[in-house]
Amino acid sequence: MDQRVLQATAVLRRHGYKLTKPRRLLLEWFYRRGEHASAQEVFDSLCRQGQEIGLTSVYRNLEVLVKVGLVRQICFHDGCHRYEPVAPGEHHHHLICSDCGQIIKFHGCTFDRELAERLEQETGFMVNCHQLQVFGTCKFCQQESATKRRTV
Amino acid sequence: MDQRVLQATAVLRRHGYKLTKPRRLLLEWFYRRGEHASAQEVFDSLCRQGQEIGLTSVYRNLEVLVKVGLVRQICFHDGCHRYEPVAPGEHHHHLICSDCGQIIKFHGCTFDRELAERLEQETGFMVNCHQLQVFGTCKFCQQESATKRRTV
DNA sequence: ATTCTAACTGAAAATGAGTTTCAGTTAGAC
DNA sequence: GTCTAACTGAAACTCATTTTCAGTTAGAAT
Repeated sequence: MDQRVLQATAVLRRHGYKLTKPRRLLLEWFYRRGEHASAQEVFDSLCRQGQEIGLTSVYRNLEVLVKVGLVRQICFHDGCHRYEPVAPGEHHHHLICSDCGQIIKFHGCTFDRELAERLEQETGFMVNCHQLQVFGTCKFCQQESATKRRTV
Repeated sequence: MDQRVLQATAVLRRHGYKLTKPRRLLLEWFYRRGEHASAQEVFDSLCRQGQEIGLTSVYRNLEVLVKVGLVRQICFHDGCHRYEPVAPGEHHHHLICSDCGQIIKFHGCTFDRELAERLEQETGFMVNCHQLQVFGTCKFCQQESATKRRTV
């Protein structure tokens, strides 16, 4: 079994979860290809691979994987939640085109320990993680709307 | 009419939208009390006030208000979108308790023009806005889980 | 290795946020 | 005032996600 899957399995065990077939399939899927995919997309992809898994189990176990911190749930306001594997030491966020929904990953986040600590002191919260979404218009959609303005 | 509602009306007009009763009700509602409320919550609140408005119109016009930039749509992973008025010159984000869903507003965002410009250069996007969600555990839920650990 | 059982599974039904349809209404341009 | 494109609300619909339930399985206990 893939090293990452093995490590993830240990995390699951530590949280009292068994390693079942659907869980293994999800982990393998995410570590092989996973970038902000919806539950339905993961399910479809697995089915196309000929794997046997129920959609219910996909939803159920995505929830488990999020709970133990192996997967992150993100929202791009496009009608469904999306999921991606959490890679320790790796940290990125997303740039989303408000017009066409295109998503680009980017590195270089400005959220820092200083802000986290300030928040913890001011609110008593224990800060765990954060998500940053940057919205804008992609190159193509900018041209698109410029063209439209010219012809209308 | 409230100054802010008046200004908002001008924004709607500029975008080619009429000022209808549902739109006015939504604007008034948001400027009087609006903090990250769901469509259903806004609807219920307006109904309780004895206002006549359809849930469909709430959804439809929230979309319009988001489109013209008067309202922001946010996602706290709690099953529905939430909305809050955009106050020009004001800028905040949210700290969310992953356990109980409590939401705290905070100021002092570290996303800066520099990062935005870097993204624009690297991707060709035109950056418009951003959202930051910080997740953690609130004071109460920390105690809660500490207690549970002790008694179990 | 076998037994045991809580945790888990998938199919089907249910839920609920959000959207679409459609016949009637209205803001506001003329 | 007239006109009409934009708008409205109720009802029907869509579709992501959750719940239910009867059967299955991982893995701890023996």
